[in-house]
Amino acid sequence: MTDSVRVRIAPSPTGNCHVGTARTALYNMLYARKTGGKFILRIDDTDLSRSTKESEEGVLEGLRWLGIKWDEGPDVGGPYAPYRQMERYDTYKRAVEELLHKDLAYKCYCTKEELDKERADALASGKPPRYYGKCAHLSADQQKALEAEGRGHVIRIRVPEKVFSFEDILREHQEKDMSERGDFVIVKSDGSPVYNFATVVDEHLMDITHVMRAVEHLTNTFDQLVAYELLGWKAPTFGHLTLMLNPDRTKISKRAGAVYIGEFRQMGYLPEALINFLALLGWNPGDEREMFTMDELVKAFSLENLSKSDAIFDVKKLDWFNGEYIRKMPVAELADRILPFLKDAGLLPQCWNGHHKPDVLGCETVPVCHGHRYDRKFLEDATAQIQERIVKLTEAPEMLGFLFVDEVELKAETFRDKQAHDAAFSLKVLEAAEKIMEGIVDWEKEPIDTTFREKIAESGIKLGDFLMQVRVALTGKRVTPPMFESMHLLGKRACLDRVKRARAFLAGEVAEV
RNA sequence: GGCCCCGUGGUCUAGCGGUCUAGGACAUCGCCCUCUCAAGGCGGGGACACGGGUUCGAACCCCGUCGGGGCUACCA
Repeated sequence: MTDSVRVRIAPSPTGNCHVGTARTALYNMLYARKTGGKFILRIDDTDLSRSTKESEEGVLEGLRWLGIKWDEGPDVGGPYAPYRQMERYDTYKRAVEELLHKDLAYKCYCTKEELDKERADALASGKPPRYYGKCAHLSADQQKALEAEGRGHVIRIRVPEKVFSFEDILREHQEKDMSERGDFVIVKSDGSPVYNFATVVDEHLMDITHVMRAVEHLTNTFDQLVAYELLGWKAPTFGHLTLMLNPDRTKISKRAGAVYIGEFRQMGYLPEALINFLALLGWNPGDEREMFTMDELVKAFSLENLSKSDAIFDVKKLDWFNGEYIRKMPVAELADRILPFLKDAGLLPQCWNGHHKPDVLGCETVPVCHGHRYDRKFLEDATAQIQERIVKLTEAPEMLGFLFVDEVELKAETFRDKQAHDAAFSLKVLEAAEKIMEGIVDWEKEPIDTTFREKIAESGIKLGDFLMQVRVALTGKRVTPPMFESMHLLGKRACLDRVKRARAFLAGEVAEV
């Protein structure tokens, strides 16, 4: 045994990283870093039918994206390798042989049908359903006979009829009378160990000091305690964390929304926001701070402040965190985060790295005519316009789209409002707007701003009403970044082209009526 | 059914016998600011599940009820 803390996360390779797994991993990692201990990642893949290499990678990728790093694991190795249960069969086998040898475990030849019947009978007569030990005392001859019949077997552990107890980090003293438990299976008929047994062997051999996992394992702990005792091992300290719930208070599931880390990524959430949110769901810093970087979490983390009641996963709060992180991020960094979403929306070519002009890249898919759209400064200036307007990265293409297309989609109804109830008002405004634009020689933010304000004031039309028409003409939308900045980004040429096109479009509308 | 865990506003939580006319955050509502949308500022409404104890005194301790959840597998 080592003195320093060794904690772990032991996900089963399901293909995706579940938020619950992520949060448990986070707490374990924080504890390890806080105490100067080690954080181990082990893959619990004893359920052969569901385990593949790809499904393991999906889990690791989710954790990595969140910034969760482990000191030992199947990918990075470590002094306690291997870190996949599938590769540790010999180890479990040795432990089982020892129990078998000491007669603390035995082979059970009962078929599923027999067990179902036993269970049904017990229930019918009001007794607790459990294994009553039919194969507990078979002689070698009896075993041979059963095997000759071609029957397979599982291995059951002899559960002592007594009370087992442990001190839970969050819930203090826990105890359970195991008299009614019945001998449970530790090795399946295919020879693979059951989770409750394999985990005991691993925890012990990997010198795990603290096992922190979800409450759903609390009852399992007593089964595991049986194994620790019969194997003659000291059990680690246990802590049973709360569950995350759907808004209807059921255990969090796909049904109520996103549950996998990859989904949150796709939805435009930032890893630092998700981490911050997850950290505060089931733990509090003891003061009223809300925003935490990973390092700050490490400093503030403590086992005492873990909460005991389950928490509903409230996306609204996650959204708020995401907005906060987007707003306080340097523009250049935000631009980098937004870039992939602009590319995926088809607004920018996948091959552009966000920095150099495309001609330097020699990329054939880049149209040569859009020079400034593939400019770093342009990207950052555009980003700055939406920084405090978006909550998720996925909103960027929607808000910035007009800057990256040749033509925007115009609809008569978009122009229409209380003032512009027919196209006449729109036409009047746009004609005036075109004149103002033409009059601005130095197409910089300042002159655009002052000239427009001045001329619009002279026109007697309210600023907002006037700019809404320009907004629709230039962007095709009624919700966009501020107009003066947008005009500046678009450039004089494009602004004039779009206003002219809008006027033509509206004139056509009038003619039709 | 049995065993176990949990129960402060809609949500996450602070509170660990008096400092609680219960604090913070998200959400919500109103106002201000404002070229749309946001962001920001100011303000409002809203909770100790219920019932018994213990105590001079209970959100905090005890018991019960109710509610939610978990386990009871050759899933983890």
